Amino acid sequence: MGPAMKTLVSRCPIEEAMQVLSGRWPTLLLYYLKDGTKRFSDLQRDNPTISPKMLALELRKLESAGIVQRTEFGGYPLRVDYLLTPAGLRLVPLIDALGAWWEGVAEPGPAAAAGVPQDGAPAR
Amino acid sequence: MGPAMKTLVSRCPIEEAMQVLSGRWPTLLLYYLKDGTKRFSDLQRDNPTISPKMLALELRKLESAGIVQRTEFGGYPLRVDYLLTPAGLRLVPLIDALGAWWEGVAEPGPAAAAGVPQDGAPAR
DNA sequence: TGGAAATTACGCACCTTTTCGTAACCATGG
DNA sequence: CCATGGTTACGAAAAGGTGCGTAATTTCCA
Repeated sequence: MGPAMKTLVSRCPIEEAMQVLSGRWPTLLLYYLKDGTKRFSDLQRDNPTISPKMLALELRKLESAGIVQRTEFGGYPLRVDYLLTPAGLRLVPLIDALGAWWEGVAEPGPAAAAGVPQDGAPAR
Repeated sequence: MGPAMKTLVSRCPIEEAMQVLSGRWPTLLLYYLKDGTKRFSDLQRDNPTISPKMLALELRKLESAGIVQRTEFGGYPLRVDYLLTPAGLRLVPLIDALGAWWEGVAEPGPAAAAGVPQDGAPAR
C-alpha cells in the first residue's frame, strides 16, 4: 500500500478516491460487507489478521467517506452495526472489475477470453 | 494513503491489484501515460511534486506488474520511453470509473433514502 | 445468593516497521 | 556546463501491532 496519502497533490477525483481505498483493508472490508450488515466482531472473525485498532480506524475512514454506515445501539454490551451505503454498494462492482482485470493482466490480450463468470473470492 | 502492502493476507486478486495501485502515484502516472509514450523527464514535468526516486520506484513497480512498458534506447544522453501495455490500457477505464464514482458519492442515490436507524432488526 | 468472569466495541500509550521526501551524486557526449 | 535518467544515503513521518483499560449488563458456578 500504500504511501502516505494524508495530503493530495491534485484536485483529481481519482486521487481522492484512492486516498480512501488505498491499502489492504478498505477493499477487503468492502468484500465482507457486500453480504449485508456486519458487526465489529463479525469483521474481526472474517479477517483474523486485522487488529482491532486498524479495524476501528478503517471503518471510521470508510464511514466518513460515505461508504459505510455505522449504527450504534445503546446498552451493554455496546452493539454497533456496519453496512454499506448506496455509494458503497455502487463501488462494489468497480472493485470486482479491478479484481477481474488483475486476473487477466498476465494474459496476452483482448483475444482469447472464455471466462467463467465468477466472484472475486478471497480465499481466507 | 494506504497502508504498507508489502505482504498479502489473502489470495484475493483484489488485494493483489490494490497492492500495485495503492498510493498516490500509480493512478496519477496512469493518467499521464494515457496520452501515449512519455519519457522520464516528461513525467517529472507533468507532476512536479514527485521526486525522481519515487518516480523511478513507481515506474519499476508498474513495469513489473505488467502495466507499463519501459523501452531503453542507447546513446547519450540516455533515452527511455514509457508507455502503457495492453493491460495498462484496459485498466484506464476502470480507474476513470472510480473517479466518476467518487464524484457521485455525496449524491443521494437512485432511490430515496428515508429512515432513522432503529432497533428491531438483528443482523443474522 | 454472592462474587467472579465474560461480553462488545473500541480508545490510548508505546514501540517497531515501512514508506517516502530531500539532497547530493554519477556517467556521458555535445 | 548542460541535459538525461537515474542511484544512494539519510532522516522524518506515517502506518501499524501489542497490551491495557473501560462501561454496564448478563451469565456462570459453587
